[in-house]
Amino acid sequence: MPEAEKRFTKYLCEHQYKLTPQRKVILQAAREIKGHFNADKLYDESSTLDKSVSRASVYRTIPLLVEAGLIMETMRSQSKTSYENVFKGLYHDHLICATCGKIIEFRNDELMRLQNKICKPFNFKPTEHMTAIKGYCKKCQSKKN
Amino acid sequence: MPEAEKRFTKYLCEHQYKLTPQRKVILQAAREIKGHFNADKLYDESSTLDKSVSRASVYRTIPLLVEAGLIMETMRSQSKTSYENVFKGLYHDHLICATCGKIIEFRNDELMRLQNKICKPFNFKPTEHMTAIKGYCKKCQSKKN
DNA sequence: ATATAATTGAGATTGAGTCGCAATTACATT
DNA sequence: AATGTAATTGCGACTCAATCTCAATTATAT
Repeated sequence: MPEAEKRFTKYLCEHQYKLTPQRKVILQAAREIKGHFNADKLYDESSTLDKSVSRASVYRTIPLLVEAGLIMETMRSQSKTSYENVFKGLYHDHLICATCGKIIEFRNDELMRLQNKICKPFNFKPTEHMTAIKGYCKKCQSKKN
Repeated sequence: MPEAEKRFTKYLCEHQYKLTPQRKVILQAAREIKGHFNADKLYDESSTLDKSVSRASVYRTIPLLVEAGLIMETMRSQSKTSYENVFKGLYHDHLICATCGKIIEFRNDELMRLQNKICKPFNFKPTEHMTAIKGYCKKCQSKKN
C-alpha cells in the first residue's frame, strides 16, 4: 500500500471514519493530479477512475484529505479554491501574475524560518502558511512597454 | 478634499469613469470602517450614509477602489472576500487561528524585503503580497491541553 | 441646452459549495 | 457467516456571495 493511502487509512481509523471505495478513488485521483487542482477537477479525475463517485463525496472528502495532511489549500482565486498535493517537506509558495494569471512556484527556507519567528511573540503555534505575491511576470511587463 | 478622494477622483478621470455620488459615498464608507470588511459590511455602511446606494454599486465600486490603491483584498475566508483600507506604508499580514478564527495582525519589514528578493530571479515585478499563517492562538492552545 | 456614453437600482442569474434524506454499506460483534 | 448500527453514499434541492441584464438616469464634454 502506498504511503499516502497508509496515512489516509490511519487518519480515518483514528477518527472512526470508514475507508470507503469512494474515498480511496478520490485519494488516488488527487495523487495522480500534477500541480494545482480545484474541487471540479478532482471530481472529473475521480469520475474517470470510477463513474459512481459523486460531486458531493468529493466535496466531503476534500477536508479529510486536508486534515490528513495529504493535500493542502493553496489559494482561492476567481471564486474557486485550489489545492495541491503535499509532498514531504516540499513546501512552496506562489507568485501570481495579475495580467495573465500565470503561477510561478518558489521555495524559500528563509521565508519559512522567518514565519516561525514571527509567530513566537504572539504565542501563536503555526501549522501552515500561505504566501502569495501578486505582480507582473516577465512577459507581461514587456508587453506593457 | 481629503487625500483619498483626490486619488480616487484622479483614478476615475484617468480611466474615463465618472465621479458619481454613489462612488463618493462608498469611498467614504470604506474610509470610515476600521479594520477588515467585506462587501456586505461596506454595503451596510454605505447605506447608512445614503440609503439609495445599491448592493450592485458597492460590488461594482470595490474593484475600482482596489485598482486606485485605496483598499486591498486581504483574504478570503468562509467564502467571503475581505478588504481593508490601505494606508501609506502600513502594510501588515495576518495570523489566523484555525479554532476560534481570531485574526492577529503583524508587521514585519524583513518579510517584505525578503519577498522582493524572492521575485528578482524570476524577473517578477511584485505589486502586493498576502501572507497568512494558520495555526492556533494562545488561548486555543491552552484549551486543547 | 444637448448629446451620449457611463452608471444606476432592482431583480434575475450564476455557480461553488453545503445540506437533507432515504438507501446503502463498512465494520464490530456475535 | 449473519446481524446490528452508525457512518456514508448519491441525488437533488438549497444557500448565498458575486455577477449580469436592462431600462431609466445622470455626469461630463461640446
